[in-house]
Amino acid sequence: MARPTLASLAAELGVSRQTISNVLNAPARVKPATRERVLAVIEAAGYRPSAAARQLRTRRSMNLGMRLLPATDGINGSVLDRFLHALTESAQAAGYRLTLFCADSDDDEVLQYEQLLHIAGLDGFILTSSRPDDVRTRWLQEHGTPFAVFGRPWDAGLPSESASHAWVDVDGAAGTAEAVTMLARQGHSRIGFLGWQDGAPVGDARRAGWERAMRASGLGQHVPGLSMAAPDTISGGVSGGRELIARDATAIVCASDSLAIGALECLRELRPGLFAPGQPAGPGLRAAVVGFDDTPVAAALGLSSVAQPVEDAARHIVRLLTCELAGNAGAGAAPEEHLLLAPRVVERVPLPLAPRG
Amino acid sequence: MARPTLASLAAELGVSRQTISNVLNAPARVKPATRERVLAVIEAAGYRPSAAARQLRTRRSMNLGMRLLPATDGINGSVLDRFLHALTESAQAAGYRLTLFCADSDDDEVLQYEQLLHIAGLDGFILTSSRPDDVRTRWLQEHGTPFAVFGRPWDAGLPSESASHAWVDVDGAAGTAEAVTMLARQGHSRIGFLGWQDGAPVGDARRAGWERAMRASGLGQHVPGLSMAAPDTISGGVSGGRELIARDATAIVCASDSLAIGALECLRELRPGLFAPGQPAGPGLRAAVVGFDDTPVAAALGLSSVAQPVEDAARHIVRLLTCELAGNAGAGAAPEEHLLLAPRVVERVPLPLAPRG
DNA sequence: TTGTATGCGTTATCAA
DNA sequence: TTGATAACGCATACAA
Repeated sequence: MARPTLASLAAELGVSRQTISNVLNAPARVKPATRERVLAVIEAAGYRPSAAARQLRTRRSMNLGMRLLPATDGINGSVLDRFLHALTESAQAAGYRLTLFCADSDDDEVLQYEQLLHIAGLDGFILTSSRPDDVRTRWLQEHGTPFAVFGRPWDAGLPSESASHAWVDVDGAAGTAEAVTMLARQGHSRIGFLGWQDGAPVGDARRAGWERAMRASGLGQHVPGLSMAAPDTISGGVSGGRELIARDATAIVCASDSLAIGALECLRELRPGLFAPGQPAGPGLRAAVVGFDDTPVAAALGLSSVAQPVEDAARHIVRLLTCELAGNAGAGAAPEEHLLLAPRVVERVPLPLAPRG
Repeated sequence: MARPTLASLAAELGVSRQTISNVLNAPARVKPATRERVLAVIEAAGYRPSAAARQLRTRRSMNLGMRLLPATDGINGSVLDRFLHALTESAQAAGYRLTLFCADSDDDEVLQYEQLLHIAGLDGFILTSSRPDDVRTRWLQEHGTPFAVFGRPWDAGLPSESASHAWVDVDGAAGTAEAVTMLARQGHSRIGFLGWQDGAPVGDARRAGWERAMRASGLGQHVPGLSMAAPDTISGGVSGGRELIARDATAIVCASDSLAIGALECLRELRPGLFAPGQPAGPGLRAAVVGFDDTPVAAALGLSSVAQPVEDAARHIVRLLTCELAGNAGAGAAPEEHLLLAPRVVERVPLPLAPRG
């Protein structure tokens, strides 16, 4: 019992291969009666069209590619997990498969594009970030290869709206701004920001959101003194947090959960009164830390955090890319869409622990 | 400038397509002089053989499949990241590509196998776990589909050595045993174990390793009272740790980093003297917690942890699977290999924090 | 509405 | 050592 093919089914049914092909690819062109008959046999025989043969003819592999970056040291690996899963799921639902590959550098990534394009015939690529003056996006554009990026194209520190490619991103500034608004509503006024040292645009945006919301809440006078930067680690959070607390911050918005975990630890120790659950130190005031990325660790520790809608982002990326792929076959002029998604603050009560000595 | 094909190169060179094909697939069968000439043109033209056409002819896609499980709530997602990256890298080095897919259940996974096998012609699959009486491994075996599993086949709680398929696993018991040995060497005698509640074989093995090493270290008398189980969360670790400390445990070996983080928190609070860095409470004794999986959080907190060699595991899995694939073409009787890798304990000094109130 | 002929790019078989 | 021929399974253009 070899696998059924168009030819074997045609022989069994007494019709031509073409008719069966039409049943699958252009059902309208075949008479309902025969269509039913053909479908029944397809079902019974468990027939599946061969992707290889189809690809050879149509020059489309129904296959998308994505580079898997090496696992970072950070806590934020779970965000990639969620993104990848949603991506796979969306692609699958759209009839595409997802192929993973590794690369040592951006230049190597371009080499992989070229190989995967020629050899495996991938239809398009998904990038998980883009840098200013990115060799990869330029290569893809020059070669007319469809792709979509998770992350804005940053141009000299500012998001360049003139990007001529599809992208989806999360509005980090809106996230930190919402965190500030929330804290201000709770009565906090000395709300600090703890960010990264490098001048990466993503970090800058998160800081900008904090500053914007501080001013909008009438707390602009605190902006100059309450912004700190530290290495993106827990101990970085400890030292940065200590400094902010020394400047009388009662709440801290952080650029990452790693920093936030460290800062939370500091507040617990240096301001036990402010921290104790159920015992607000001032009128309704309770010390608070907000992280970024809503990692499982944050959830486990009861740390509030800005949650990125990565699943939505993945879905939109697949949609943009598949639309472009479908469009290319037709008009060839797909509008390069882009989308900025809003994160939301997940508010949590810190894990109750035994009272401290 | 359309992409070069065997035909176009043949025309350019004045030789037959077959000769070029031989240069690539059976270099020995072609005269060195022409081989050089052909290779030069292949290089210059940037020719790449089409995987689709090749697959159509050879019935091999050079493509492996793996189900991506939904991101778990746990902290241990980063282990999957590392595994996946190493897997992709190894497969790539062996000339294979890796295709990801999602499934709602094990039954659905089997359905995906069937589809991917027929449609995309995947050559084999990688499974990241197997359960007792697993529908997936049974289906794959019945259909003669090559596959390899990360994780022993567990049979009624015991690893069944009679498994008739390739697998690679990490010896969890050896990991917890090594942790106990290390703690005993440091002077600890009341070493507790904090594991999971469900009777999953993986957790049982970790507990068994602890018990074995306790007895081997002459600490068997402590075994009955110092084994606890809790939900696999940080707060589970807090409550489990509290209980063990109440029973005078000075060190705790945990089945996961989540539990260990909670237990560490307890020790810090309830036994500050035992814990304080540089101030051993007894003769060289200092309270200690050992986690499992060596997640980034453990590294960040300075938590000792049992590290699984997931990169090695991934490499071996790819090796086993590709050997089976290569062998199938030949003898068809690949020996079902299996491999048990040893983890190692990463010893760390807890993150120094400001002294507690 | 259905059938026929052709080609996608490669490798296997066999003959020269 | 090389070349001609025939598939692999499908979809497209066109004829019936």
